[in-house]
Amino acid sequence: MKIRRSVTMEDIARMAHVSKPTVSRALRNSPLVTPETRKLVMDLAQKHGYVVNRNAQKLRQSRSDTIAVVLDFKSHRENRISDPFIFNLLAGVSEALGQREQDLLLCAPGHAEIESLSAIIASRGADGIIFLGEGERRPDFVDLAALGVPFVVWGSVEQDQSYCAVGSDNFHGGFLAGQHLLDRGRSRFLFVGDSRFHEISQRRQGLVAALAKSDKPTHLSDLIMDGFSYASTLEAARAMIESDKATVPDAVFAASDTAAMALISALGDAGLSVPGDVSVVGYNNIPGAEYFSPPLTTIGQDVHMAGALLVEKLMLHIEGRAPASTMLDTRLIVRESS
Amino acid sequence: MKIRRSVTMEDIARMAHVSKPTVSRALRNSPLVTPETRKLVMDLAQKHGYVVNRNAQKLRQSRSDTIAVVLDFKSHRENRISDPFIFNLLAGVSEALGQREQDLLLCAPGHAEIESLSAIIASRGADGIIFLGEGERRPDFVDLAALGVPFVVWGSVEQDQSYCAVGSDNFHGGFLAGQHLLDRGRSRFLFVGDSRFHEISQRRQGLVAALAKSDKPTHLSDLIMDGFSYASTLEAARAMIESDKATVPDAVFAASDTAAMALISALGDAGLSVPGDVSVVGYNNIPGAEYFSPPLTTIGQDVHMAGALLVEKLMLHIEGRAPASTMLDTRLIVRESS
DNA sequence: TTTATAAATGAAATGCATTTCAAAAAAATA
DNA sequence: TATTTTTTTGAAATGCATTTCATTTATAAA
Repeated sequence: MKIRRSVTMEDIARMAHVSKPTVSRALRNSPLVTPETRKLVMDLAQKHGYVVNRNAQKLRQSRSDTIAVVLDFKSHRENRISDPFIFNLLAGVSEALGQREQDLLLCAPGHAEIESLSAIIASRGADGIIFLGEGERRPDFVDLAALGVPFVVWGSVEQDQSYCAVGSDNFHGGFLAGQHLLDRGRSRFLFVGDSRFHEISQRRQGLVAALAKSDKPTHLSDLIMDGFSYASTLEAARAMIESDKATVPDAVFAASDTAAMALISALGDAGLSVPGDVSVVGYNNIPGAEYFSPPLTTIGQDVHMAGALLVEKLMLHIEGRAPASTMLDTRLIVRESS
Repeated sequence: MKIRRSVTMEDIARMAHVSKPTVSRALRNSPLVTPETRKLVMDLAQKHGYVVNRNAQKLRQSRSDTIAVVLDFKSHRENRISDPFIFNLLAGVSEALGQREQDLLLCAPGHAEIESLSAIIASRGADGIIFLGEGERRPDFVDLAALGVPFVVWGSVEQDQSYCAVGSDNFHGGFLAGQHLLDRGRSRFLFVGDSRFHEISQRRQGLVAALAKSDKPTHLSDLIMDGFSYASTLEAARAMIESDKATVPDAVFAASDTAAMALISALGDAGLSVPGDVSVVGYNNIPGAEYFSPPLTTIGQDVHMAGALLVEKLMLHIEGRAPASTMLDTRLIVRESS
């Protein structure tokens, strides 16, 4: 089996003493072809290392069997985000696509403008798009949906959304965290996370809702920070603890496990113990949360299913059906940090 | 700008009162076309939302401007590897490809058989392949190289290798770690890492070489384990400490930062302090190593450059030139865990 | 003004597989 | 055996952009 450059379907047809359409059918297991013919053709193809030219195929079929996945690496790298959550999500998507024999075109941030995005589809480079994380692109989604581009988003799910999204029930997640911390008898809350991100903001709202139900007085402050990297969290936390010793919180809800870990470090440096002085709850249940010291109480969801769902819905969309958004169940995983 | 299905180059040509070739040239900024014509054509294309059909283009050019990146998600997920190293590498590759206007086709493990791999190229689905991590595929690489498939590998670099690889100088990294631990006056060493992986084995050899140079007697043992996830490391470590209190090491060199972190946890649980009782050195300098408690001494390398290098070499290969392998500089980053 | 050169454009061929539709071959029925 | 039905097969059209090569047009030189 050697790679040559010019074995075409025509060549195989000639060698098998049949026509091109027959070869085409044989290779695709069409029932319109005799088993003998099929075998003959396949053996010949194998022998000569012939593989169908995907580009010709795609051109003819006006279908690419390719899905574009948009992942904002850049902001990840710049923020030095080490949150493996998105990576696991990507893995789930990758696997689900593989099962459906769809190729995965990974798109860098350069492609993030709406023009290039719809161009991906218009140029038949991909049949649909999966956005992993909505970042600050929400307005674009509305436009994109209006253009009829088939896509799904991992992000926040809302009423009357003009596009299909799959996401964690962020509000409920925040609510669970709040409830849990109240159960622990805490009252001075700190929320850690960049609320400019919609998903994060919803988690915060869930927390607020839980606090509102409390019959004891509670206090909530925010750790203002830019992005949500481990480093920036750590710095912000240190600065806060330093400047404001009096109002150090006794409960922290961090919008990501990574941020929670950073927080715990900062608290430790300041001589505060977790969970002794402060209870901390994270988000995402990343692999590693379990093994952190102390093991992290966190909000978890089924990432792997998320990937499969995103793919399933996108395929429906491509087939012309309008898939509904789904909010993934979210659960509290109690460990030792709270 | 609305997406329609059937605006073709011919349509634009008709509207501009020119021929297809002219449109083609105009859109690709060929100097063979008058600025006026170009503008006319481009405006028309813009107006009608016309985008070149990538598949037709690729077919005609027998070139896909696409690079396949093979990443063994599966083993990652199964091992629950949370090591963000490979993710950063992917980000680097993605960016470098973006700069060269190459698309990135992300391949799941299903594509890992050598047949499918060379088929990716033969089918013109991609012009070349980048392997991120060699896993247990080394023998395949030799075959693949023999087939003339253009590819590069992130992995171990060796003499007389029949293919192009870019990798950390694993031996030197191990050597640096060993030297450093010796400088700290340590003598009972533990190596943590699955030596079945070649890169890992080289790190170990570097360590051994450093120990061999010591004038004091040293002792080296291995933490035997399967894969290199945080969880399996942790379990193995706990089991070891439990069973063999007498020979608990005073120096640990872990083949990844994640493993180092797991080890530190396990040691902590056993009442041993780092760096008080045991010095620990990791590998990769992942984002987060810096913020771990205690901050991790580790072996670092320029991941971002690695991505760029891989791409650069692959492009050379595709152009028919034979790129040389490169070993990336490796440096010791001393922090508080040692 | 004529001729030589350079610049811009277009007709037709090309890349390769799939689809349509008609024809041939085989099998079933009368 | 003749006729209808079913199963296989193939010729030609199709999907769309690029390339080659010839032709026209504009510019420079004679």
